[in-house]
Amino acid sequence: MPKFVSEFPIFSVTVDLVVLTIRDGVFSVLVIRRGEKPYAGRLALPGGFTQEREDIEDAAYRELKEEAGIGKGDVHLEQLQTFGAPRRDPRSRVVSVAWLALGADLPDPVAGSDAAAAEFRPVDEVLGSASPLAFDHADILSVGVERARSKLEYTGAAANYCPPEFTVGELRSVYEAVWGVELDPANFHRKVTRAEGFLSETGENTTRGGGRPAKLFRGSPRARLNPPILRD
Amino acid sequence: MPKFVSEFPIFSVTVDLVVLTIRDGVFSVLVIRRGEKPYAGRLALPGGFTQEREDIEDAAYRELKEEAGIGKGDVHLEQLQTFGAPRRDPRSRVVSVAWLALGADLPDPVAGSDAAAAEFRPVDEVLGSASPLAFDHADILSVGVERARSKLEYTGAAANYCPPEFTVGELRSVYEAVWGVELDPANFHRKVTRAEGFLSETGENTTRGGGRPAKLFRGSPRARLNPPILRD
DNA sequence: CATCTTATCGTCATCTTGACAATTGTCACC
DNA sequence: GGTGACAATTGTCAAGATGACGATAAGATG
Repeated sequence: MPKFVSEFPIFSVTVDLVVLTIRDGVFSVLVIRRGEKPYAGRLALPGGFTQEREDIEDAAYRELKEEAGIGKGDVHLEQLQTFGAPRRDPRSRVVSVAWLALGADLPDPVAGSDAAAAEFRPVDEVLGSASPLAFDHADILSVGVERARSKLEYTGAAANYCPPEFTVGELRSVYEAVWGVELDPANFHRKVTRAEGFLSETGENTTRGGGRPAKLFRGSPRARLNPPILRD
Repeated sequence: MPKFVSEFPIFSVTVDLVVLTIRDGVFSVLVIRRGEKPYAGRLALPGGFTQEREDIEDAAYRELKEEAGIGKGDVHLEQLQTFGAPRRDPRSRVVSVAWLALGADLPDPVAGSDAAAAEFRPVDEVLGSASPLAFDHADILSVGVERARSKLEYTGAAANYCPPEFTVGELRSVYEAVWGVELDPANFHRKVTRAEGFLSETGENTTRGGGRPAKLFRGSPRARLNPPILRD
């Protein structure tokens, strides 16, 4: 039932979402189980078609809400990369704008909605080829994960994985989960507390997590970290 | 004469190019003078429509050739960002994938071709609002310039602006032109020659540029510079 | 109270950086 | 041939950042 006509080549534009968070200390990504062809039954990244008069960024937020029940204030969203190989979707010519969403404590998608089939899985498990993702979503995920990892080096992006107020130890555990390494607590503490404009003290303490009470901080996710914290 | 039909919303996909180089020590961008509406007579970034069965990266290379006479081996090309606001093109719904191209000594576009109206202009002049660029091309250029500047910090991208073999002084002048700063020659020399995997000596010397003969190096544009060279 | 756990501080050797002086090869010119 | 001019390259030194690791602090738990 064709409804649209054009004198130029026709493209569809979709958005695909790489939604990353840390669940129980494990760096995890939101995936859905596809119900329809092509790739029915396979895991895929959430996403969908951009509408006629919709900004692509709005489309990303809309899909985030529809497919994962995640609202605008719950995540940091940034554009990742656009994937436009001619055959990436067997049905028609589809160009996909991929987005990276980083969040803390994202709610489990609600059953009964579109999001029923959505769940968080460990990044390493999804990238390990046990059951490969649909379309070129494995490529998209790889790009997203690498971007997420490198953002920790030179920005305050780690705060996106934390609640609004967090301890230095919680922040360190973000680095450890995302990079898959262990960091020296004392040196990490010195580094981040001295970095200009990175953390601001709230004046409060907390004992969640046990041990000596820790100061609570607020982060500046957009801050540039200078000098950076480098991976090996 | 509509030729294409679809049951999904119709988008056109274009590529726009931010082509950067250094001309006479000035950080410069390739712009064209538009001949047609909309924005006839205004400066714009080179670009054009992606074809039906064409990879968007191939479209970027094709436009580079058609509009600027620049071949695949002449530049480093990487995807920049996609711009998809609903009204960014007054004619129809156009999503543009912007690309960043970095090159050394790019040839002056050849008169008589599509590229007749193309020329390099200083980045600062084009961004200074004397005659604003068409569409949202000023935004695209800003994003491209910022990406280009930050890539110098933590990669070997500066080598893309140099001939295949270059001196440390030539490399330094790239940083100075792109960042608009002056760097201490001695410290810069120490930094880049000691960075692992960044420069490789050719064994040759040159006296172009005057002064004491300088060693020639080859660069590794993809190398990660660790630790980075930081701007202020 | 003893012990466990995590936070936070201190120390020290090493590495990197910025500032700047000193030395080195070639070229142009007298 | 001698003399500057010029940019490349090397050295030096103090200040700052980093990694390794020991020491102390402050609650929770039994």
